[in-house]
Amino acid sequence: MMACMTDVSLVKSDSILELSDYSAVFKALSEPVRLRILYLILERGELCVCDIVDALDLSQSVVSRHLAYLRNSALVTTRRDGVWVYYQLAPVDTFVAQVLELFRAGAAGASQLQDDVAKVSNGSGCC
Amino acid sequence: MMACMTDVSLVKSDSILELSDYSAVFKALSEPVRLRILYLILERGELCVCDIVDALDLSQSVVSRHLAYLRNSALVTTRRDGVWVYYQLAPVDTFVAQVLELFRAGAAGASQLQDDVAKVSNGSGCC
DNA sequence: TGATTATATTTGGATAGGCGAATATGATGG
DNA sequence: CCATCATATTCGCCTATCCAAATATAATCA
Repeated sequence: MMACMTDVSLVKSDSILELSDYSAVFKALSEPVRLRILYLILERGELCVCDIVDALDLSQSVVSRHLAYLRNSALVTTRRDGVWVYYQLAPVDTFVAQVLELFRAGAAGASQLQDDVAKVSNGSGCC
Repeated sequence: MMACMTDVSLVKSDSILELSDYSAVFKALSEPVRLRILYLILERGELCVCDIVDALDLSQSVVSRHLAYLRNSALVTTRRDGVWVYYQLAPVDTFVAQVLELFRAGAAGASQLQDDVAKVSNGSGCC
């Protein structure tokens, strides 16, 4: 199995998070590609993998690996519809939700993220 | 020079943070030892290195390396008083301040962090 | 079934960054 | 100046994780 070495399973519930949970969440957020993916999902809600690949202009392999990392970190969940797989924000712990909201609000000014959102909005119609 | 490969210089001001700034901040927060150190400083304010070493019960080398990482990430600053070096929170960007506050409030229930604070409060009187 | 499309995973090579042990630096005091 | 204490850095080793390329899986349709 691939997966990050720091799979988080407690993030979903609102039980007390331990130190390792906090570090795991921050680690998931410590990668630029993953932040770009999360920002897209925060702004647009559910998104298909192909939409994300097109918006980020990265290889399918790279995007898929980072999506897997986010899945294993319990930050996103997936839904399959035929050939397509849609990613959306998972039901996260209050702490995680607050951090993500801070990021969404604060990072709105980052040019890279603005560009990504603009591209996904155009919609290449892959799905 | 040692230092993390992702030195952040923009965290101090309130200019627009770019994507790499966000990932660098989260990366600095992605390590349990660094979170323990930050939590101590958030709870107790300025602390001497020897106090931190005693509270965390880790080798001086490990603590010093993580302190250097936090310094290079512009999350903490230092003040020397004779032989002792005191670490305190740096003047950080609003976003960073908010994330740290969320962590401080949310992580108060983590047993490891509670233990650390209890130990630093006893004060080994090293400085 | 076989081809095609969307997505996921594996492999291999490079690098970041963790630790312990040892060493270096910097301040102080005899 | 030399010894000592507090702190910082370097070195060697090891693991996690990044990427690109290739391959595997899963669904759909002819």
